[in-house]
Amino acid sequence: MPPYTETLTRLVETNGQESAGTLASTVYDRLRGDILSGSLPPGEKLRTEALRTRYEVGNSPIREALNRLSADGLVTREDQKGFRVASASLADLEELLKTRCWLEEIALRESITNGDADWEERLVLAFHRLSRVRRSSSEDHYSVNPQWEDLHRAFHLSLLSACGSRWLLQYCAQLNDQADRYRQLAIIVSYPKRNELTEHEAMTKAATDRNVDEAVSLLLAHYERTARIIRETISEFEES
Amino acid sequence: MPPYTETLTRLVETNGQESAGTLASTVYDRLRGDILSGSLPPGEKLRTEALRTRYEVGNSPIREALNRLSADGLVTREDQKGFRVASASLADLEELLKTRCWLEEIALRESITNGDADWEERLVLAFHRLSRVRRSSSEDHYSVNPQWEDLHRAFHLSLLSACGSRWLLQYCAQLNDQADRYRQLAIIVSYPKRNELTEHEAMTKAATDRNVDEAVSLLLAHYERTARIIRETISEFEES
DNA sequence: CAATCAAATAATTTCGATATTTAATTAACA
DNA sequence: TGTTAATTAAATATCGAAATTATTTGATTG
Repeated sequence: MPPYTETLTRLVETNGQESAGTLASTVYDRLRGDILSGSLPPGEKLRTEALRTRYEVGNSPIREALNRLSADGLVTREDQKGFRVASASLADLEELLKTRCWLEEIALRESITNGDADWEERLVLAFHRLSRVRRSSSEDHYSVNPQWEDLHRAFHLSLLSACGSRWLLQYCAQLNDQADRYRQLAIIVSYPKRNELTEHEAMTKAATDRNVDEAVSLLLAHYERTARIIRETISEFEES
Repeated sequence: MPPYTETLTRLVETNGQESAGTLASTVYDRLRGDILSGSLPPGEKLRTEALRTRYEVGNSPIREALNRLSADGLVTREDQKGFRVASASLADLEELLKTRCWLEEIALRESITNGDADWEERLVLAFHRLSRVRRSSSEDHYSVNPQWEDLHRAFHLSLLSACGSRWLLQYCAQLNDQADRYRQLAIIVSYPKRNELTEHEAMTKAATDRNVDEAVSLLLAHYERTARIIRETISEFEES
């Protein structure tokens, strides 16, 4: 397998189901999912004992998973004081948004410039798959659909996957994860008003048309829009 | 302490001496240092047993350190197959260089644009300290001087420290670490021909003069030059 | 009554041993 | 002789308990 496809595959497989040859990796995946979905909210203390019963494994796998997540920035660690879910704030959101725009603009420009036919096909495929899955797993109210989340992640990474730098791609993936935590806060409010499908479709078209500037501005607008919704949501919560 | 100063402090303290409240953190620091200095070469298998005797601790701290390092990208991990030092190659070096230039250009532009008097003072101070320490800890031949390495790291991060994004700053720090591994391969050859002090001085001046374009081009040239030396060194090794 | 110190309680970190998995070696067979 | 299967050896991953460190509680004193 060519290196980029491999890297992409690894990044895309949030491995809810397939990977994980060890308990530590399984716990890592589950913990990661629970943090991204908001099931473990920002700032939450992560006690070993509690996690041991929650995931039904011993001490070591829990600890390994937490250490990896702390290097990923999803969990904070303080010597002798244990772990907690990384905190979240409006200021952090702004910083995150800014950084994402910087990095993804580069990645997208490079990706469109260098992307070959393979990349184009991966992108179209990723969009198709995403368009086939419902945003929410329930009809009337919103509830996280892990399948959509995975495909959404895969779509955005596909866009950037031909950027030519595994480092950059990994960083974009990491920032994506961070943003997902915030997105879960806002989704309940905005659902189902926003038509994300159209936005994704437009991006796919601009990218496969090799229209760099158009694609970049669509992507950045996409993120700005998401951030605005999140900002408004959080403000409302803080007011009440 | 303001958040950025704190982040910078944490990133700069490669904590060879002071931090480390737990064995795991101590081992993490020492392992990191041994990898960056090349004492543990790229590709090296990292057996728990060997590391246990090397660092004189039990199983768990070793494992924790390795897991953190794997998320940092200095170590690779494969389920059921353990850990090794991340590999290195000419192709990876090019990718690294490219990514560094992308990210550090943004960081430096932002830093110079937003940096306040505090930042300026931190920078001047960092340069002064660096200029006071010898590149090599031995007079006649080259041998790693950990103090210089720390101050060099601190200098480069100071330059970027006012970029306004802890994420970006952290990524630049990570890529710096990666580049350090390569730098250790080349230093023996280039030492003491190159005058790095002059280069750092010029950067400091351009930055404090708020001459953005000049500072950026000096920084990128600095990295290009380093990369060229490394390329040549590696080529020579491969030929022989 | 506030503040400080001491004991007990809880949580984190570490160790040593065991279970599982992978890698290496040998043996059997075509 | 070369290939596959079985066996042995080595290494990784995991567990449960002990040791260390933080936190809370309660008592004592100024």
